[in-house]
Amino acid sequence: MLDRKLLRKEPRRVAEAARAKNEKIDIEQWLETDSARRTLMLEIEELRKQRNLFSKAVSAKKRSGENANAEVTQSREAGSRLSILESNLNEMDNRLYEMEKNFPNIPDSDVPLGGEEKNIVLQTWGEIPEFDFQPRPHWELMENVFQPEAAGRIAGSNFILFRGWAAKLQRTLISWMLDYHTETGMEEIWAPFVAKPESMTATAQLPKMDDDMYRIGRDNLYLIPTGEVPITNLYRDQLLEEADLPVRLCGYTPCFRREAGSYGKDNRGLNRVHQFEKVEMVRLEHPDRSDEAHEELLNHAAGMLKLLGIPYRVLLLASGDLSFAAAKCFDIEIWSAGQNKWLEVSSIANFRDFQARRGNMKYRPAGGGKPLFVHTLNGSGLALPRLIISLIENGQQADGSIKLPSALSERMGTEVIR
RNA sequence: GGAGAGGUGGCCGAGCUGGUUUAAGGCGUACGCCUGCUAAGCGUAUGUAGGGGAAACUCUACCGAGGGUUCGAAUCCCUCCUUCUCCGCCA
Repeated sequence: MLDRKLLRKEPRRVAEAARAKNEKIDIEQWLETDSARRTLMLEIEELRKQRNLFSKAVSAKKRSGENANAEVTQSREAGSRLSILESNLNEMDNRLYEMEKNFPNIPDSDVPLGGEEKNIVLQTWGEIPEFDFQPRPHWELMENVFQPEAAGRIAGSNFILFRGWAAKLQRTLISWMLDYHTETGMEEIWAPFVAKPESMTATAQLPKMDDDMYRIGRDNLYLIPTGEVPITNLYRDQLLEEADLPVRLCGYTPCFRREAGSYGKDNRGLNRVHQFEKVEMVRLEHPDRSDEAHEELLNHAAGMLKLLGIPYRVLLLASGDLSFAAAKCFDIEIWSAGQNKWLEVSSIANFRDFQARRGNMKYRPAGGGKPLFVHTLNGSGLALPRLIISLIENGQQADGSIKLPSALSERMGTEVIR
């Protein structure tokens, strides 16, 4: 949610920001409604004031045993007029809220304008592996342990099923990543894998992503599309002390995505599936320090790839590639040797106070004073399927065996998977 | 799923036989006083949102959410959400 004061003061900036994100918004209609609402508000407050005065007079007269019929009549008249005006106000409030829910966050000034092609490669790390044989894609290397047909029989197409070493590798990676995070002081969270509409609205999956989520209609719940939802919502409607900041959290969750309309697009193997596992990092930060925190989360996530020896690059996303709620976002992409391309494995975003406004997440400044909105950030650390793709394809050897990085070999109980 | 009891300001907690409650009191917090420092003590201030004003200030709303009764609702009625206790079912 954007600040109403900002909407009034700089409507053009808001409109341009929406255009930069390819969102259509009608700021003119909002401005008209808002100004009509304020006019109405003045009238209502004046009327309420009068009614309260009459009402008090009734009270005083009755106490002293006088007749209060005149005041009762006047108060009743004000009241009946009020109920009409109040229902108008109510309707205007709803209209404004519905509009505001659909206004995207404003990109930071250092975010390049334009679509995907304007993304900037900020850094690249590691050597793209060379092979003296033709490297194979992961679905060939995992033939015995990755069974999409079985998953299809159980749940439908584009779900996945691992068995044997693939299942163990996934579990090992989740555990290894959580340890990596908690060693730096993040608190590990285990949260629900479903969330209510209010929670989805707070982190801004709703209203825009409604079609991309699985909904449990009978209970009015959604399966979470990312751990960001339950972990960030841990602090919805909460008031923190400044000394509590930053709040540094991490947690494992599965992520459910309908991927409506993306069939046949890069969805072979593990590239794009309806349920995948992910470890997420979430941070609530003082507004003055969210930029540093953003860099820190990026470097922290990238640190895992260094330990695993996976070549990666970091993109600064252009405005058109930014999500609805993000002000600025880094994507980390890792190399897939069997498909010869980069795969997005982490999105690390700063939402500034956008989610905090929707979810009413505040902190009280150290010297006292009015509560202020926190800044929220999050980033994958990391998404499992693509990480597994990269480990397997990059570590493959001529005989089809897979060499594991030393960071994992002890936990997996072997240096080479055969 | 059944029965019962709750949901009040950052927290705890009174009010709930409708009108001096503009929500008591406590804790916490801030500032001041006092003590050689600390603790304790004393005093003052301190909810959120929106509107008006240059400003001290002032007005309106908000007691889980929404509706209703009434001149007037934290207080009465209805619906829903949610927490707890007991019972049932179940991993």
